Amino acid sequence: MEIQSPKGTRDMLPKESHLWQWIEQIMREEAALAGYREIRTPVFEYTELFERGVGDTTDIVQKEMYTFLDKGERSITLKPEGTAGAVRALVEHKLYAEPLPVKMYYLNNPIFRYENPQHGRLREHHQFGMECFGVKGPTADAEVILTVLKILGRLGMKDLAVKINSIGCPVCRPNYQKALKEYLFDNLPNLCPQCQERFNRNPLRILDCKEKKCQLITRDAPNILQFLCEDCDSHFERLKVLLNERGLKVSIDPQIVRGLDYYTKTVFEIVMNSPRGELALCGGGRYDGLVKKIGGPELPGVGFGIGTERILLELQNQGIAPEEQRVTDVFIASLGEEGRLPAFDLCMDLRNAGLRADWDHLDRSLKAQFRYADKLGVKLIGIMGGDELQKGALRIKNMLDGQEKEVSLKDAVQEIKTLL
RNA sequence: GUGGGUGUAGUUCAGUGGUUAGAGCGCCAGAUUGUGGCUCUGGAAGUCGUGGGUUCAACUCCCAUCACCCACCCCA
Repeated sequence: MEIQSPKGTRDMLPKESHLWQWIEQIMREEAALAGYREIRTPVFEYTELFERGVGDTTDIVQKEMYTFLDKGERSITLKPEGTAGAVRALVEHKLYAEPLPVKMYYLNNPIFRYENPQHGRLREHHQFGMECFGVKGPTADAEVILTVLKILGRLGMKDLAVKINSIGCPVCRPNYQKALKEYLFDNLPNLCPQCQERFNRNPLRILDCKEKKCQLITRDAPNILQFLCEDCDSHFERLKVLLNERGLKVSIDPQIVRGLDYYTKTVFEIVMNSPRGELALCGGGRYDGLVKKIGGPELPGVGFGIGTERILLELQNQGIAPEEQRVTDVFIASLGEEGRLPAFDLCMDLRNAGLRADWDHLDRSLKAQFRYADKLGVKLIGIMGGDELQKGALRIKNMLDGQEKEVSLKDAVQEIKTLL
């Protein structure tokens, strides 16, 4: 039986790597423009980090983590999201002692969730994320939202919907939870079994249940935005002003509650309309209690994660993925045994001069070498045959117009450089 | 985790109980003497996902298993 890549994983092949590199370059540039520096944290962490950070009532922790005991009997978990590891590193290295705010991004971190793969969902996927620590006010929320939108804009994406909401803080959320539970209590038997369980553990999650009967019930549920305390309410209002100021159209969606427990105040999602329906491309929000929960000081934070595979999907949906550019510029063809060594030599000299040059590794006929070079899409072919060798010359053919010229071998590198 | 569909050359697919399993594209080579794209000709390439079973005979029928696709759940 042929060994395959594990279920829910994909190989990134050489022919598609240019897309990843293109996306990564834009992400790096925009993060840098906003003053964020890269952090790289381990692919695995102690399980406890996610139980404490992400929250043990979440689906992620309850049923989707890759958790195992290592040989020292430590419980290890492959990262199921990006924020917890960044926060752990912040606390462990006391980065909060540096000038605030501390701004960092992670680029295409592998993320693992044990789920059944389907459209736009893998067991291993990659996320870019930004985290800003130490800012209480909504300017940081606005900064990360605007930055990710700028990235998506530079990638050429259109028609993405931005949804925001506020889910309050430990001061006001209990009041809302109480009101929500009172409202739901009479309908409790009519909720789906899962929501009945959520009722006690995490009633907010009932709001984004996809079951029709639950949605009917929650449609007229109390609106969390009406329960926000003064602090949360003013934060949300000021955020809307900031986004509005930059001309950003966002929709307020009180149903967004997010699947991670650490969020406070702002939560947001960017969704795309794939042919198969709405798919979240980016999710994030504010997590003011998380740093303390992980063992650090009282330090607010806000950030997001965005899935690179889903960006690629959306680029394909919109038909805007760029073509791969030419990989090799010049090919040195040789004729006969005596031509091989000089061709090899010239090819290496061209590379040393900074040109993308290749030659025939497979001892093929001249015709086959031309066919191969054409498939590579090279602009120039240098021909090293018996005639040229005798004269100490190189014949250069321009593959775009078919023109040929002969130059002296010692000028060949310079000549090719100017022709490219 | 639950339900539905699919699995045949590198790839997209055809085949359907009965000889040596086919096609397009791709790959390799040739079309007189040192030259790509177009055309023509030829060639290589498959233990028909894997393991069992039924049968004189299985790519074809049955069972199991694995993977992929889709839906649910949830999410990026």
